[in-house]
Amino acid sequence: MYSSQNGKVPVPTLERLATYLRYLIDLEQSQIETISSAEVERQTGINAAQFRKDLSYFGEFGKPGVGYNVVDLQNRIARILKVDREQKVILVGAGNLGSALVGYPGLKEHRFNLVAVFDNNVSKIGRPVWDLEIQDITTLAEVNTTLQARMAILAVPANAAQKVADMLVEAGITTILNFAPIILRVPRSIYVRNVSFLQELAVLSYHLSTKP
Amino acid sequence: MYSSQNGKVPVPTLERLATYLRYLIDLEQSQIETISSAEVERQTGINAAQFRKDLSYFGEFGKPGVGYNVVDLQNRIARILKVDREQKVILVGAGNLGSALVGYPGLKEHRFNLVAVFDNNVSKIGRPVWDLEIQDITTLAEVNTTLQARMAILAVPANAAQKVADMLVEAGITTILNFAPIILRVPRSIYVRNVSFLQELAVLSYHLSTKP
DNA sequence: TAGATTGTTAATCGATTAACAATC
DNA sequence: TAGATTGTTAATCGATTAACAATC
Repeated sequence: MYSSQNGKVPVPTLERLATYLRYLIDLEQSQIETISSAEVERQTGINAAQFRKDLSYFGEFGKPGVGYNVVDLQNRIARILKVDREQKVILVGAGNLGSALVGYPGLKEHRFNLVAVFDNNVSKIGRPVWDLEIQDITTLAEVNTTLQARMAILAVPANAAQKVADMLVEAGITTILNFAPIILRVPRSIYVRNVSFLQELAVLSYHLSTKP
Repeated sequence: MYSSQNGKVPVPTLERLATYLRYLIDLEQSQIETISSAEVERQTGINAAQFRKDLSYFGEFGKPGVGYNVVDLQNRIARILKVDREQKVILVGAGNLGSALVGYPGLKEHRFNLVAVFDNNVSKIGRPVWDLEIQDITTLAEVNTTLQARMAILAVPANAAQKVADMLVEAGITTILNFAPIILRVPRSIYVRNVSFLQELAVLSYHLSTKP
């Protein structure tokens, strides 16, 4: 019902859905009940036709002549993105970046539940990170037999990332957010998204004007 | 010489250039002198024609029948992305994420020089973050008169982000890497890239199979 | 020279946007 | 009803990939 007919939803559409969701939460808090696609364009900069097209992959959401009910649309987008229910997430790599991510304020509000943190550094194992205790990476598969998490955040150095990715797949993880600057080799059934801080900075750097 | 004729380089091309650069650095360390586009495809998964097309925006880089010289290509891509020279970067927001970014290991190797950290929290001002001291955000414009940084990383909460963005523009910053989950309103001449951890997780979450 | 591989053109694919009939 | 705005089709735009002449 909430999934597209043919399964071919463009990734940019999914990214924008997350943006709409955040925006709708703001609107709800502002006590606004209804919005039009034109208003969305005005406030987010995303083309109104784009907005309507994005939603059309998943059904009908608005009333012609009226617009969209804020709360209803919010709930339905949350359902599409599966953020209407708790999702268990595990983190591998308790370095600076990993530790910062555990404490990311929006996580809980978006129903992402960080249930375990792993590292291979013996001196770190057993130490606390926020409300969790760092566990030995070698126990990953075993621990996840109980936890049954499907999402993982990979925040280890590049030279360890592939090995850890293999372990994640072995442990039943099906989606990976990869912060290591390498291209992971995983089975086709595993969904990976890459986040590269340095790549972002490089694109930024390119856009610096050469003339001082 | 190293810029494209018409200035219309696709952003995906720039992102891939950063990937090629990283890969070339690895190749150099492996003492490999020459590569072909076919080999790039085999190792990175990026289509060989794509690789050649990406480079074609900036000139000719290879020898037909031979391939590309690893060190030469590396140097030229670095020049294109302007990561062949030191780039000063300032950070606003010394929270968990911001502090983690300051310590990001690849920064220095990629010639990104973090020269100042700002925050508005009085209890944080004056405290050290790695080798820097957190400065008062209200002194941003003044401090940057001397520093002359053009790149900024914005890692403050959503509700403060727009105000800080205005201050960054005022202080002469021209490119911004925005970690706050809002769409910044800035003059057209300012280049902004958004990184959204929660958006990434939401796209991941969508791809979880519904069937258990 | 023969084989390999580039740079580039043309074909394909996919995403964005404009336009408008349907409808609240 | 008249005005507003949706959902969707068709047009446009842009990026990816295949094909191949040029050339080392």
